[in-house]
Amino acid sequence: MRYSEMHLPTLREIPSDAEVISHKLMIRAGMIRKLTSGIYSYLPLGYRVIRKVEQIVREEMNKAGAQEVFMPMVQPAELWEESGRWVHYGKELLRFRDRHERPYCLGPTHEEVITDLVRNDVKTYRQLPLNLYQIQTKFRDEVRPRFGVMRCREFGMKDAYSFDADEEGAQNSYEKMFKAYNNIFRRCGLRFRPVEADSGSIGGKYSHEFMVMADSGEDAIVFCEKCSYAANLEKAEIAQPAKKNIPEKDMLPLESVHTPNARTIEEVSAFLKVKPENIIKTLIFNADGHPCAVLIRGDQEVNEIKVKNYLGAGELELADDEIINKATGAPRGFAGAVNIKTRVIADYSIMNMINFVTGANKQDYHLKNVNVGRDFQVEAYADLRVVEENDSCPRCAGKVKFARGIEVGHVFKLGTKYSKAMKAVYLDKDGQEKTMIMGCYGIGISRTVAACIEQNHDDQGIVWPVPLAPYHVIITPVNVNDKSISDVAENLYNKMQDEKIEAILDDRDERAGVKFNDADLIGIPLRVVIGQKNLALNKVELKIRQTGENKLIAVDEIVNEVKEYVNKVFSSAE
RNA sequence: CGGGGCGUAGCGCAGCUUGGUAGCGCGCCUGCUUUGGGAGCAGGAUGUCGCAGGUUCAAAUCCUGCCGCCCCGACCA
Repeated sequence: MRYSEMHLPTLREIPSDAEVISHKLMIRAGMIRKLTSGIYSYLPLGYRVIRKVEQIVREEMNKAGAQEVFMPMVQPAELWEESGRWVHYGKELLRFRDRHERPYCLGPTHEEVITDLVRNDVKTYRQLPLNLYQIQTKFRDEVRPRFGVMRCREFGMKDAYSFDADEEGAQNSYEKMFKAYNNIFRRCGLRFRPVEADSGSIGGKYSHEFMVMADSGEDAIVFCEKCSYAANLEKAEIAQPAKKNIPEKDMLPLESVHTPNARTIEEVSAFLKVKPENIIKTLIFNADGHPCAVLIRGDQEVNEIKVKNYLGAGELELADDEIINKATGAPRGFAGAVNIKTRVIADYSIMNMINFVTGANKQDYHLKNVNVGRDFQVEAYADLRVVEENDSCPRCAGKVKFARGIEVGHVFKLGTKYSKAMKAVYLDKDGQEKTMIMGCYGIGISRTVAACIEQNHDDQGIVWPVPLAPYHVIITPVNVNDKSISDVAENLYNKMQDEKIEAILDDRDERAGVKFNDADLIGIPLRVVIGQKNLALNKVELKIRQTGENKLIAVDEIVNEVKEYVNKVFSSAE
C-alpha cells in the first residue's frame, strides 16, 4: 500500500484521556478512535491487526475441530429467562425493547443462543461431540470502561462452545481447546501463561485463564518459582500446614483485658503490644442469610471467594452491625470465637497458634491466651485466605511469586448448567435421554491486540511481532523528489508486491525524520531506507525495528532478504 | 453509585481569580527555499468557548440546572 493513499492519521501529541501505553499508542498510531465511552472505531491499520489475530484464531480453532458460525448480537429476553440469567446477569447486560415493547438484550456472550441452536438440531449421541465458535462483537455495559480497548464495552471476541455426551468427552474437548489456546497465543508472539482460575458467575467448576504477562495488567497472577503451578489471586491455593500437637501445659490461663476503643487489629496490636501474628481476626459473614464466623491470623486477609466456595453459598457478604450484635453480643470490633453463637470455621493460618488474642464478644474487651480446643472448637480448618508472596506452593516445595497479567483468554468447563436449564438433551446408545455437557472458550480479540502492544513497545512506538504486524516492511525513500531514489523505491515496492510481501511504500513528500518517526510509531518490523549515499554503492539499508539492527544490503538482494526474515519468524512460531 | 478533575479551532493547551471585540503550539491550505530522525520564511483558513437558563449595559469568565469525558473507589470477568 502507498502511504500517500492510506488513511493513517498518526498523532504527534499524546491524547489527554489515555492512561496506559497501549491506549496512547493505538490512538497515536492511527489504529483506533473513540466514538463514546468504551466504544471504539478501528481504522484501517488497527483493523488489519485485528484481522491478523482473527486469522490465527480461525486456523487453530479449525485445526482443533471446531466449526465457525455467526450468531445474532440481538437476543430475545425469553432465552435469558430460560437460563435464569435475565435476573442474575445484572447491569452489564444491556436491555432494551423493540417497537412491540418486546424485551431484548445485546449479547455479552452467547451460551443461551448456542444452546438453543444446538438443542433444536442435535438429537442423538451420533451428532456429538460438537464444537462451534464465532468471532463477533460483544457488548457488556461495563461500570467503568478504561484503558482504551483493554476494558471497553463493545469488543471483539472469539467464543467457542463444546457439547459432549459424557464427562470424558467434555474433558477431551476442554483439553483440545487448552492446547489450541496455547498455539494461538504462541503464534501471536506473546509471552503468556495459562493460570488456574475460579469460574465465577458463568458457572462450572473448572477453568483456566490465559494471561499475557505485563506489569500494567489488571490481574494478579500467582506462580510457583519451581514448578508449573500458576493461578490467579482469587483461586491460588495455599498448602495445608502440618498440624503440631500443642501440649496442654504450654497453654497459659485465659485472661480478659480491657481494651477501650481498640477495634482493628492495628489498634489492638498497639494497645496490647502484641504482634498482629498473635491476634486472631474474627470476621462475621452473612452467607445466604446465615451468620458464620471466619477466623484468620491478624496479619492476613480472608479470600471471600474461598469462603463462599467452602460454604457453598450463593451470596456472601460481611455481616452488618445488627447481625454482628446478635451473634456476638458486642458491637463491631470485639468479635471472638469463644462462646460465639454462630458456625466457626478457621483458616489454616491459625491451626498451630497458641496463647493468642481475640475479641471477647464484649464491648471494649479482648481475651488473651486463647487456645483452640480448650476455649472453643472450630468446625473445620480450611484454606480461606488470600495468598501472599513466598507462601508455599500447593503442588511442590517451592515458593510462590506474584506477577501481573492481562486476561486474553478463558476456558471453562460449564457442565450442564445451561444444557439442563434449557433442556439440551440427546438420546444415548440405549435410547436414554441425557443432558449434554458443555464447555465454553473465549478469546478477547481486541484485548489481545492491546495486550500485545503493552508487551511490545519502546519510546518510539509500537514494536509489532511479525505475526500481528499490519505490514511486514515499510520502504522509505528518503527524498521522493530525487528520481534515482524514488525509481528504486517504486521498483522494490513492485517486486515485493509480486512476492506477496506485505509492504508499505512511504511515497509521501515528507522529510526523512517524519517518515522515520511514523514508521517507528506504527511499529512495522522492517524498514528499507533508500538514500543517496548508499544508493551510489548500489545498496539500501535494512533496519530491524525490534533490535535496532541496521545493515546495508545490495539492491538486488533486499527483496529476498526481507522475505527470508519474515518466513523465518513464521516458521519458528508454527 | 460515592469521591475528584476536565469540557475553549482537528490535536495539546492558555485565558476564567479581578466580566469589556478569543489566544498559543502542533496540524491544515498557498508560495518559495530545504530534504537521512518530527525543516525555515511569508501569507491564509478554522470556534455556537459542552448545552440551557439566569445576573449584567456587557459573560469563555459570575450564578443555577443539565449533558459528556477522564481518574480513584465500589462492581464485574
